[in-house]
Amino acid sequence: MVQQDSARLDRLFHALSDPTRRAMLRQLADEERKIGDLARPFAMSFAAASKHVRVLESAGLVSRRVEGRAHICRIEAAPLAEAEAWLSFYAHFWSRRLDTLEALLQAEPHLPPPATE
Amino acid sequence: MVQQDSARLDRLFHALSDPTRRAMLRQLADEERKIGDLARPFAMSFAAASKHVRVLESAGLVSRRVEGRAHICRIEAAPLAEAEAWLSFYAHFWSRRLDTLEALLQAEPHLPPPATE
DNA sequence: GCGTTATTAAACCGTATGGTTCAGCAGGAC
DNA sequence: GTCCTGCTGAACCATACGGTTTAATAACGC
Repeated sequence: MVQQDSARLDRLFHALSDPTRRAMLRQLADEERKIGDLARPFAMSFAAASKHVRVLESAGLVSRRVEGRAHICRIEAAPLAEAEAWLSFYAHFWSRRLDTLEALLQAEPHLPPPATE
Repeated sequence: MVQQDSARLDRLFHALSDPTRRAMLRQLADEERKIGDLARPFAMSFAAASKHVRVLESAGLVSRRVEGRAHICRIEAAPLAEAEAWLSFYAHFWSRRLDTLEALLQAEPHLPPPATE
């Protein structure tokens, strides 16, 4: 179970760790695209783009439907919720610090503002 | 600028894509740890664990302070906020779908429920 | 049929990754 | 000083990654 989750998170974060793949997701956020359309903006071969799509697919971030000879991709953002859930575990960690900072600032309003250089 | 952000996201997501490193962060969420303490739970050499810490460090997720011969690591969760900001761009994507589904269900309550096979 | 289009598959290449081992070095204990 | 501890660095290895090119497959236009 946990091991499965872990492997899914591996794939998910790995898929997101590449700028090309993030850009593809960005494209897919606008509308569904054929793989060829996804590939076009990037200075890389068709085959390379196709591989990227597969990585996104194996992470569950993209689903594909075949229409004739075209493979049409759609974003499946739900897995990102899993990533967000993971991150949220640590969220208190930075927000707590900000809270502390805020509390400090409110407690000592006489402090000079930080110099901006 | 954007390029810098992109490279930072690369490092960040890549750092998170390894289960060992995520487990290390989990440990550090409890309290600061020496690298040796971080390494102990894992069936790997000290050197390997040390490398993992460096990956976390280069992603900005961990900071280190040297005390005598011990290197003490602390979690720096702030970069995760950047990841969360990135994810949040796509957040409407899954929530919107749920909204749409809900709206559909409410608008047409006469529809038969989907068959469950 | 024939050619073009959209895509995958396979083989390859250079580099990065995650791991090892062994040597080295600095800090504390004695 | 000597010895252990905590850590890094360097060399190495197998595998994975991101890219290429070429070949193969399948669907559409004619």
